[in-house]
Amino acid sequence: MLDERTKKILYAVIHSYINNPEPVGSRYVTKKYDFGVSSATIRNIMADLEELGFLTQPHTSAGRVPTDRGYRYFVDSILKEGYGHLDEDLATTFLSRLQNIRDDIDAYFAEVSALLSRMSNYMGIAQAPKPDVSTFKRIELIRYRGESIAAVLFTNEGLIKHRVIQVDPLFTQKDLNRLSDYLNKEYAGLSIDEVKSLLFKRLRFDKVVLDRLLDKAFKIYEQILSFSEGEIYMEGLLDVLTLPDFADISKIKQIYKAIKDKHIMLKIIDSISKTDGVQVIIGRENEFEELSRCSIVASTYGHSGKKMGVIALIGPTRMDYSKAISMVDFVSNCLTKTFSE
Amino acid sequence: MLDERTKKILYAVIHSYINNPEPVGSRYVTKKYDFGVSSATIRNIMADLEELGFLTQPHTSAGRVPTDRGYRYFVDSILKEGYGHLDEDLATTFLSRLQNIRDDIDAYFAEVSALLSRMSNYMGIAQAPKPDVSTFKRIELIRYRGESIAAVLFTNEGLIKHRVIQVDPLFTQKDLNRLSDYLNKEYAGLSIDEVKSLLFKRLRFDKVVLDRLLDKAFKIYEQILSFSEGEIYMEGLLDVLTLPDFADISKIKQIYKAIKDKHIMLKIIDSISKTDGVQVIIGRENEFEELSRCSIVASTYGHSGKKMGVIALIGPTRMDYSKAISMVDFVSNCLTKTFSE
DNA sequence: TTTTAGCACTCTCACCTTGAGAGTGCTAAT
DNA sequence: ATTAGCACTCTCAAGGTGAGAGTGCTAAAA
Repeated sequence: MLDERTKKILYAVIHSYINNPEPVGSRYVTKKYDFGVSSATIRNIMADLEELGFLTQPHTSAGRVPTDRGYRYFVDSILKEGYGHLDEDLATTFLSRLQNIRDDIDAYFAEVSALLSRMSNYMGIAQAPKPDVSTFKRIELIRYRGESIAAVLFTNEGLIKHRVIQVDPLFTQKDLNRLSDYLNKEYAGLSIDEVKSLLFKRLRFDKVVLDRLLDKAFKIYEQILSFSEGEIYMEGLLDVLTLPDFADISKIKQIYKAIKDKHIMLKIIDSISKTDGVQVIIGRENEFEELSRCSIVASTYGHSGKKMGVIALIGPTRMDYSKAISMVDFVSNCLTKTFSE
Repeated sequence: MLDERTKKILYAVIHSYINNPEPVGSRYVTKKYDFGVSSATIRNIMADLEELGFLTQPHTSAGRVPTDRGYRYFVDSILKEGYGHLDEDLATTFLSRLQNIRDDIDAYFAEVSALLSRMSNYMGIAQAPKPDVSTFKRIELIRYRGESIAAVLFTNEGLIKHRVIQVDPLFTQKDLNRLSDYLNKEYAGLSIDEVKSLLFKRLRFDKVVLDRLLDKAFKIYEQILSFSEGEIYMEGLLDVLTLPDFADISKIKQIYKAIKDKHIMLKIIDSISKTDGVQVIIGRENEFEELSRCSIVASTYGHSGKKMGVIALIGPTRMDYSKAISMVDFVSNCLTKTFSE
């Protein structure tokens, strides 16, 4: 749709703007990128690109700046024509930093997000495996004071989740042991989703096992097994916030608010987890006005079609997409491998 | 040391500046606060206050602004002459919002920090009870994959802590059960500090109980029982950051960095927990340059001389100290009561 | 001795003007 | 299709100006 030279010029403008967030002028392009034509020609082509919506001018007689649409065209070409592997050094650092904490999921994903951030200078986000697609290992139920018990859930992936649940004060520790033993013996090895759906079907017929506890068992099991999303770890907000792209306070405030808003983050992550592979959401392509000046490069990870979680980078629309995409792709593959054992 | 009228004028300037962060002029004081003297007199007294280091001028011929020392004088008088109770409405809101989550420590302290912040519009900080002064209830040890086990620690206060520990792969679940049974039976009800010191003394003599496990038991127990500080919950950073006091980005960045720095926060909290009662740290009185424009109103909570944790408000030095002090005092008393059962 | 009126002085801030610099669009020539 | 040339536009930093706010000092009044 765009002829080769026009494309090249678009990419040159984007390249320049990514490295240095100042409007790019025709003379600059002529000098820095060797197209073998004069600035006047470049000028005409840039005018064409503006007409097509790929570039825009902040004001008459400033240089040009890529639009969301411009970035989109660029990113699509990266995604279609393939992108390079992540820098060897970065890849090695990444792997070595994670070697020793494989078994502590909290530490592991905190580190993944920190590494994503540090390696890219954007904000790194890593979602721990979603509990409901994880594999049930066992639960422990422990009587606490008065009406509450503590439930601790373990999964094969290494997730450990505890929560406090209100129960009938007449439940004894023995009762609780029966509840947990039943689950631990009969359901270990299934995904938590499967446990849930099977459990509530079977309980009716297994009445004998739990007899008088049955009614209350329903409630307790339900609470223990209901988890919404995997824990989300973020790192590097400050790096993004202090970029020149967000130089004024109102913008900083806006973005900070959106990022801290669990609701918004969950919605974004949820929409990402609907699709496989690396995804790029540029500027206003996402539904939240507050993040209209940000781009998100994200991917799910997980084995054999079972999406376990999401990792992402958030930066300004003026992002080094090529590097970000390679990085997200690499990290997502690592996680997938790691959690397929 | 200051005569009554001079004091009143100092307080008037502080009062005005707290409500509106603009240098306070003599004419303004004359008009808004009725001292029955002319602006010239006020002017002279303000000049005296400046000489004494309680006020300062941003530049010749601007009004005056309180110095850290001015605030200190003001705060000391509040602390000495007593301060009012927290606003009835706020107190009721506070108590009612916490009623239903008493049993879930995480949720509880997250809510405490959120309430502190929302009620004051400053940053609220709440530290959950320190594990080492909490009362040991029980542990569970669970074999995980390969060389790691999960340890879950429960305290009477409602703390639940889990961690993953590397152990000799030859340890069976039965071995682990013996380790946990021993602890659960012999040490329940003691503080974790006591458990630690007793345990390592006694283990030598109780050899029989753990026999061949002894060596490794040492290591495992040590890891399970070693916790540094209580979890710290913070809320409302944005409220503080968007105050006019920190209007430029470099200040925002500085403060953000300091607040997010676990190291700094721990050091501050640690120094607070050395003293009883409400403490106020004003501006440069704290050791961190980054927080030199902030004040901290803090208190420990806990029963009978055993300090369990710290709560605090962080705001600009231009803080409503009176309100902040009442609030921190109130909340600290609530927590103390709650955790004395 | 304390307080006050009056006034000269200082400093900031918002507003304006101005000129340099960067970049464009258009036109006519190549 | 490309280019040189030029008029035009817009921003931005620098310098100048005057209103406004507030002070310090002095001399007189209480």
